[in-house]
Amino acid sequence: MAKFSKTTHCRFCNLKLNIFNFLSDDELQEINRHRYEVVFNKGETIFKQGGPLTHVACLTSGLAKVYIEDPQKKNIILKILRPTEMVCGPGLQVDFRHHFTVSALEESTACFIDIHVFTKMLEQNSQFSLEFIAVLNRQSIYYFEKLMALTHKQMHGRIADTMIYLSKEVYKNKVFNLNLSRQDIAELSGLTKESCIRILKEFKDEGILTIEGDRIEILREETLQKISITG
Amino acid sequence: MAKFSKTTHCRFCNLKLNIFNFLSDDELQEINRHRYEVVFNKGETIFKQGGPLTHVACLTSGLAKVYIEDPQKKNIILKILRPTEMVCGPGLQVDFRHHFTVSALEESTACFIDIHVFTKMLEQNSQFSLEFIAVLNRQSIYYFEKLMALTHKQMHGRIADTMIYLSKEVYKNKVFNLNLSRQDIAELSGLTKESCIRILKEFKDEGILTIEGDRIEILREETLQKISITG
DNA sequence: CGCGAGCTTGACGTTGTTCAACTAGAGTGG
DNA sequence: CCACTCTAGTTGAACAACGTCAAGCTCGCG
Repeated sequence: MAKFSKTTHCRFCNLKLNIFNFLSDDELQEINRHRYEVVFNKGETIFKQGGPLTHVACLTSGLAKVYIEDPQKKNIILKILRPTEMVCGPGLQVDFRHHFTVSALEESTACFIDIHVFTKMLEQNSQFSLEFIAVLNRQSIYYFEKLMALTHKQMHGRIADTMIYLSKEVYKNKVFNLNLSRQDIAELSGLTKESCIRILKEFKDEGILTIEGDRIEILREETLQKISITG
Repeated sequence: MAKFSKTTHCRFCNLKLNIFNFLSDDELQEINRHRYEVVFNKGETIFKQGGPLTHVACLTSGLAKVYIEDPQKKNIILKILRPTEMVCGPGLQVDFRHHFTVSALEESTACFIDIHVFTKMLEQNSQFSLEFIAVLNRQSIYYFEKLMALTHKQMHGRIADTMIYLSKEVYKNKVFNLNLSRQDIAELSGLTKESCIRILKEFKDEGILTIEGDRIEILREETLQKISITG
């Protein structure tokens, strides 16, 4: 991955999201003045559910999980955050609190932008604002799919979904070194750890994928796709 | 309910959403020129999942259900739409298609606003745009709750949720004449029709509510709340 | 009067969770 | 260097939750 220097100005940063390309040089200048970077260790919390929404964050390196916490410890991982993705809680303009927790899965760097400055940009730059609406809507569409998958598919389909998601969207490779625990995979799939392990073993026995420690390789992607569709 | 005349100008319409109060007289004038009303009969489709997103709709009378269609007929009802609520699909600024279906549960009137005019307002009026972002975010928060409820609560909790929702949010009364079928209640709760009926009967036998045909009365709301929380 | 749609009930089977026990590896301290 | 503990992963058996299937019911309507 490209090296990221702490002193890079937003204007020249090659890690920024597409959405920021709608901002003018002056606006980027202002964002740059009101941002700061933080390095998180594995397991550390970036945003905490229920906490105040004071900043928007952009992940510039590492990997993080975004999840909804449940009083009975039955969390749901909404998504895995990759570098150059932005997190902006749905509390924006509503109650200014976080409705999910974000925590680092490995050492990660995040760029924090003050929410007032971000909102100011939304107000003054309509193209930026429309693009932000697009980001929110894309998220909603994703949540719809998640909702359907978690409520109507059964175990095999949901694990297949998760494996496809990890391979295609997160690691962008058929072979990857997982930095999620079994519990994490279970929470991505809406299952218990035990059920998750059982299905993964079945997939392994059937030659759909290989698992050696943290290393997973997808062998028969079409089969996974089929399992995902049939539920 | 207040009578709604087809000729009422947006500027004087008392059924419009709060969000439209952020528009100037001139802007309302323009909206008014590019809107039209349609009356739908019970069961008719207002927006169709997969269809083109050409308009935003505001329900001015009646009741409608917003649901995600599933190839295997296992739909999920996201919400029940009441008068003076707006529906804007998440396809806006993304793929300009509908990602859910909206259909009338009784004779309903909807005001259709051209999407280009709506987008123009988002562009030129930043307060309107920020308020629209608030609307989208409130929806997301609601979807999060739905996701947690449907994946982690069990039958009793989910039916309790649905009853509380209908009473508090939809009919705004402890007594109401349901215009949803048992299938609809099941789809709101992520259950099958049969399971839904069984739980409702249990609630009836336990004196939590009464059901006579379409008429439901919530007798012990605190008990419902408790069941909702304990899952 | 008969038909069909929605509703209801019961019996049964499957799915997925729970619980408990066991294993392996990593870190800790004597 | 060897217990010791801790955590994550794994496995199996028992059980509860929920869906499926099939049958019968009710009520409105032609």
